[in-house]
Amino acid sequence: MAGLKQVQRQTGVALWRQIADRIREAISTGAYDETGMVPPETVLALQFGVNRHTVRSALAALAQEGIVRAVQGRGTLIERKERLNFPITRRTRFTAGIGDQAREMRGLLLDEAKEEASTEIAGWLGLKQGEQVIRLETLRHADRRPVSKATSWFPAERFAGIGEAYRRHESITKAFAELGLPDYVRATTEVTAAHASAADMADLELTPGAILLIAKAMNTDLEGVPVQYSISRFAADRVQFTIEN
Amino acid sequence: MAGLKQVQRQTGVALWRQIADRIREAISTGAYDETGMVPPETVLALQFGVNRHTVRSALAALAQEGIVRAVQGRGTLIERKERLNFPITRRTRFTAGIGDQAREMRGLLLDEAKEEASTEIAGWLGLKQGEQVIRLETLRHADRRPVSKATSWFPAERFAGIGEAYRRHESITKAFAELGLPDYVRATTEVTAAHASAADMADLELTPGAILLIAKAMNTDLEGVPVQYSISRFAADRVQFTIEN
DNA sequence: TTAAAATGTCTATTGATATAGACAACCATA
DNA sequence: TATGGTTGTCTATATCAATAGACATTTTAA
Repeated sequence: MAGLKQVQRQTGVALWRQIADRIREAISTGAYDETGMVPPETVLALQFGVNRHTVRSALAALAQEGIVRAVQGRGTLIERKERLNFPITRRTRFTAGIGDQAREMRGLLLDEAKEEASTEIAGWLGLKQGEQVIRLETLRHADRRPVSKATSWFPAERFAGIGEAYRRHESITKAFAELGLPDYVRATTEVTAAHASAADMADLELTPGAILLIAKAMNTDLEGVPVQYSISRFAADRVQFTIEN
Repeated sequence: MAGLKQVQRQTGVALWRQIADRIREAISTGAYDETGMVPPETVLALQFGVNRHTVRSALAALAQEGIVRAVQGRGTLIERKERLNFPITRRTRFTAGIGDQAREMRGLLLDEAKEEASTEIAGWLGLKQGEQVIRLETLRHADRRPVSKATSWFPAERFAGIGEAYRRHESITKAFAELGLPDYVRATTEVTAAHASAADMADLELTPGAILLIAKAMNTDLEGVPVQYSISRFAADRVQFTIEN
């Protein structure tokens, strides 16, 4: 494992949090796979150029996330290091995409509302501003760990009852099928990253300062008519996107 | 503009930094386009549920980044709000992709080295571990603002002298052309997000706590032989990726 | 010219963050 | 069973982050 560089003394983000982020990243890239343990606190303190107590705060945060477990006398064991891969293709589907990497997939409907399309949403869905759309707020789990939270909009007229269908099937694909749309394709995806809002942080069980990968996607039916626009927020330390060209 | 939610009181990331992130995001999505100004400090303090001094710290950080400029007696003006779009397709090229959105593009070669391929790099480039590869460390600017920093690996035998070629042309595409590879395609792209390291933070002129969009990409020639593997780090608040399917 | 609205500056206080040192408790193993 | 290496806990101190209040300075507009 290449030596982790010293952290920069800076303001706004606590040192222990920066160090926690570095260690989490090192774990997920397999830097400590040989031993299955994080280096001793004193070694980490030396590497990062900080006091041992600061390292302890970082490790405590990682333990809180369930990533490591400290055992007195032995060391700090790595509990979890996986990162789910989320392929983005023309046939992108959340459940199928993650499904082969996790045993149990769940989709929870947090909120449902019928509302007037904003300029932006109307543009994406090919509607006029003010036309009715259905908005779904969904939270998706893989093996009981929250992976992403999404806000989706659908043309209200065509997909009346999609909230109820999603609640039953826990899948957009199946909800579409029930409403007479057997197949659809991903038209465009925009990817950005940002800090998590308080609400997303709570739902995704993220710790302060966590990063979101944000995918704004538009799906169409096979004729190219928009059927869904969605903004999905993924916990950045739990997933990666893959784009195959 | 929809009311920004109150920030959560939490540890590890300073309140003023969270607020700075929110305001930056609001600016880049055009929330304040009507006035071209950020709301008054007292209003923001009320919206976020914090003291006015805390908001001032946030605005000071944004001013430091050149995003806003405070004028006593008038208010806080928005200076910059653009976000560059970076399309990821089979024909992804940095210079051409960003080129039509910025007037001046520059590519700076920070470092060049010949080294033995690690297991990971060898795997991506279809080489044996330990075979020679050339590593380039490059920094790319759009209109004098640093946009991304990339580490690229090339098979050393086939692309001897690519560092010098890049230094002259400031473009991977042109360097490839000079070395007898007129065309190439993007095979796969993996996208993740993470906090910036100290070195990346300095080169990309980022402020503490900033987020990186990380694209790990493999390019091949038209026969499908790998010619480049690269890890590009983008300042997340300056770019977005677009995937067209 | 005046008043309102906005940013700039100062003092003071409290709690979180970071460093420092010392030692206890526990584990593996020689 | 003794020893070295490791995590756990405690005390102490200095600095940063956040709140609070008061007032100065500047701009805009009535």
